[in-house]
Amino acid sequence: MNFYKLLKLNMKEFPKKLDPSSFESKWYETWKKNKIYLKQNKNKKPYSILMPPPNVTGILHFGHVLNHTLQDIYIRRHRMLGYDAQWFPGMDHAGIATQARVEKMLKEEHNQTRYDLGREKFIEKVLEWKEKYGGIIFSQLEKLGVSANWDKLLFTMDQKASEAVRDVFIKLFDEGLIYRGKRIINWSPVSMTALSDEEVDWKEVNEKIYTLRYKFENSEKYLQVATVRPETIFGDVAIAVNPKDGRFAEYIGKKVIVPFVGRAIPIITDDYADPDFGTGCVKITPAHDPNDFEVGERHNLEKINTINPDGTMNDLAGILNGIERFKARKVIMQELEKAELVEKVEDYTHNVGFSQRGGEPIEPYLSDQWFVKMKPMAKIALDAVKDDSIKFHPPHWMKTYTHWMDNIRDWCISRQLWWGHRIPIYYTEDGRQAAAKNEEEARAKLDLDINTKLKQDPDVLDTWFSSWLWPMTTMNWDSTNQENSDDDFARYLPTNLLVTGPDIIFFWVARMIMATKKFSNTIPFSDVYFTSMIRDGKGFKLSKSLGNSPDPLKIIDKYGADATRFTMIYLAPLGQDVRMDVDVEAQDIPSIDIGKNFANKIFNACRFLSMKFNEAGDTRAELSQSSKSLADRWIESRLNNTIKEASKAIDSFNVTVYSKLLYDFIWRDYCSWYVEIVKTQFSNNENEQYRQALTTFSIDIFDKVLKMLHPVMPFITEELWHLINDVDDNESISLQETPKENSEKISTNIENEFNIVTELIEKIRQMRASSNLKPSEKVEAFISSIKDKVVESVISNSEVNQLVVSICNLSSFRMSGNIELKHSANDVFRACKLTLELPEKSEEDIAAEMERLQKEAQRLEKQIAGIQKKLSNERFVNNAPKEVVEMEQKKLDDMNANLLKIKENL
RNA sequence: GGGCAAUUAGCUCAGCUGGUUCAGAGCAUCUGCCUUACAAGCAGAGGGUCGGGAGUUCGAAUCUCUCAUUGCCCA
Repeated sequence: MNFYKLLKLNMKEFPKKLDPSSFESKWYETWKKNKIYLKQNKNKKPYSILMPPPNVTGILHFGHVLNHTLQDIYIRRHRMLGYDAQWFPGMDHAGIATQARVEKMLKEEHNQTRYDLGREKFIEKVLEWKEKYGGIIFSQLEKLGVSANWDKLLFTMDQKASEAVRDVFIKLFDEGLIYRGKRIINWSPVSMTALSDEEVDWKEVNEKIYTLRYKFENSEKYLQVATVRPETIFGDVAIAVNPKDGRFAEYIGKKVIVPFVGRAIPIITDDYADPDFGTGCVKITPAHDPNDFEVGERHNLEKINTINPDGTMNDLAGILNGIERFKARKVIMQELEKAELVEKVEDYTHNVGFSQRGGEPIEPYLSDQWFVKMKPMAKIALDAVKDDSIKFHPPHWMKTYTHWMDNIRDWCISRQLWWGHRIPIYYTEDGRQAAAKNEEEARAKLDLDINTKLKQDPDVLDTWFSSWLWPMTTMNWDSTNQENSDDDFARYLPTNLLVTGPDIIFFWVARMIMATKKFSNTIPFSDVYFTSMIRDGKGFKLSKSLGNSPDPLKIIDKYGADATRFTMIYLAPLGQDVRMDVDVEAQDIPSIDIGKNFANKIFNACRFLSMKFNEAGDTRAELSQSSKSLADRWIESRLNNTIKEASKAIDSFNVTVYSKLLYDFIWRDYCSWYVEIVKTQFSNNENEQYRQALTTFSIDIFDKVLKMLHPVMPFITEELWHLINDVDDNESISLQETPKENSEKISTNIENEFNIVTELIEKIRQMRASSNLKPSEKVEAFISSIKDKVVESVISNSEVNQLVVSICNLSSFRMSGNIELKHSANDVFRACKLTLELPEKSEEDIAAEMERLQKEAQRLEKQIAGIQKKLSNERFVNNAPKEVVEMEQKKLDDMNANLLKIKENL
């Protein structure tokens, strides 16, 4: 038993309304000042979480709020469970996004391009930008209350991280797992860089499909060939038909003339040609379509690239030279029409890729790029999930993961950007190459003398190439010699939990597993929690462009961080999307009221306790076992049950259930029932010592539930914990131990007994309400014909009697015989007579009551018929377990008895 | 085209391995209350053939199949 010092505030000082702004930032500052989340304790068991590094350009959105709240909950919970809980934050250099941001600024402020500055100067600019504007998200995360260890913050471009990236590249290159190849990749003509498959969004687009006439050599006869991209005909090298397609058998090997272009190309057979698609003939343009590229590879065809990196047509495109790709389509169609080479034009819906970042249509583009061979990596990564060393929550994501791994394609890692980790490949003038830390090492590797000129590859690496090493680099991994790594490496890796959105399962989660397994021979984390997607009331994803994503900071200002955190968690079921009504006009999310009202409820409960404590005086006593009422023992049982269930929920990653259990306990059990009962217990017993003991006991329950709630609502729990404990500001609830359930206090008997009381009270309240009694009007209540011994003993308890009288505002409550039944009750009281001594009743009241009874009788008759049917079914009686049959029989008896009573009254 | 999920009250969702939490919670609605913390509150009420159909079973919101609708991912 914990003895509480006098609450520091007396009621005059205790604020009437909860004002989160009065303490949220104060407490965060205090936590920071005392460095309570930075301290490591090597005597404790480690628990670690890796923060998905936000982009340097990032600003807080609701996805972050949910994600970081979840991480904070697990970190805080484990800290309170006695672990050395460390949360490693980071920041991502976000190649394309950042470069685009700085280029835009250059354009606007100085009307310059990056080429005007040159590579080195440009990178300086980016770094300047980063210092000035980068990472504002971290101060925003502080508003949310995240207890990360900011001392550990690492930037993906920091030296340590950059060295790891470079060394890993070299290792993979030397192993033959990185190669350079001329491939069709996703090209952004706007950013002028390659993109990985994962950086492309496919959307359905309504376009046209054009059927063109490819005439046979020296003939007016022609083949009809359908295409959606007529502008690429200058790159045509063949027409493919399906080998099984009899219609074209006679033409195979013959040549047709590319319309307008005039070049002769062969007709070939390939399974890729779908007899049912279009005309059955497909033009093969290996430089402009990934499928055509494969056909070209199989048949050893030429690859004619007719498009420039900026999306205009090049000099191989004849008259289209210099024209932008979509304009070129119109131009060539006009020419083809003129030459009567168009058979027909039809509407056509198909999928087109768009850059995830900029939204521009991507171009399948033939170019030299660097790739990582993924098949060997995938195998390692698949095993880690299949053998259960890494668990996904919810587990069904494993299916998506394995599906991707089974169908994995090589990863295009080069980007034609300046901002990022430069590819550590050095070329000699005669075209030899080596991957090396620097020129010196490259020369050594290539066996060259120091005067040989070398050129470093101009490209940088995909941003995710640094992200996949994140579990290692944040732990100060020494990429050349793992033995030399920082202590953190051995202590905190594998981390315990990763919380992330399922949208980056391939980008990041899968690749981290690959890299960590491959280079450190361990897993990066043991559990992965995939968060929900946040949508508005109509089901749209919250996004800036839709205007349906209010600024979380405004929401936090309005409702408080605790309220925001709680609501998000309360509404976000594991593995499903969260829908929250968004008031776009007001940029508001009204449902955050759930958390706000809850915070207010907790606050007021504390206010009540403080008041009673002051009333009782400041000496203290323990509530002895013998002086505990049924309600006291009930709340203890409920508390411990809640602790037990909630712990189970959170340990199995069911945070929503955790929050709901605490919400229900506090609101319903503690506030609605127990606090009301404490009031009567308090006023019915004037013994000072008893009063002190009772308040102490009530506060103790409250203190424990505050600790349970702290991970979800860190600020208000800290504030109230300090109010009831009178501890120094340097101490924190987050460093206290979380309560463990005391199973001795859990008693189903006591809970059942107490349920009889609550049910009785509810019945009386219903009767009062339906009798239109004024709340202030005192009446007598009687109960009789109690068959159940337990019910009888509970009700005859004098404490319970007092309670019922006071809570239901009765003049007296008596057990009595020969009282007419006026109202019926369903459950434990179904066979009891319960009646209120009412003043006079109006005709209307009686009529309304009769109607009610009639309805109730009908309902019962229906249920009885159902049970009778069940019981008369021999197969049920024979097959179902005995208890079930008995239960049904008892139910039937009770219902019949009840029906009888009602009928007597009608 | 392939994969993954979802469909329960007007809205947002609980409901684990089929039978005592079985049809629930919160919001919204209606009625009555400024009752010794809380009107951001309290008490009460109405509201659903658990997406359609079939099957398994003594028994299905729960398991299987199928159809429909919606969303996500991949090609």
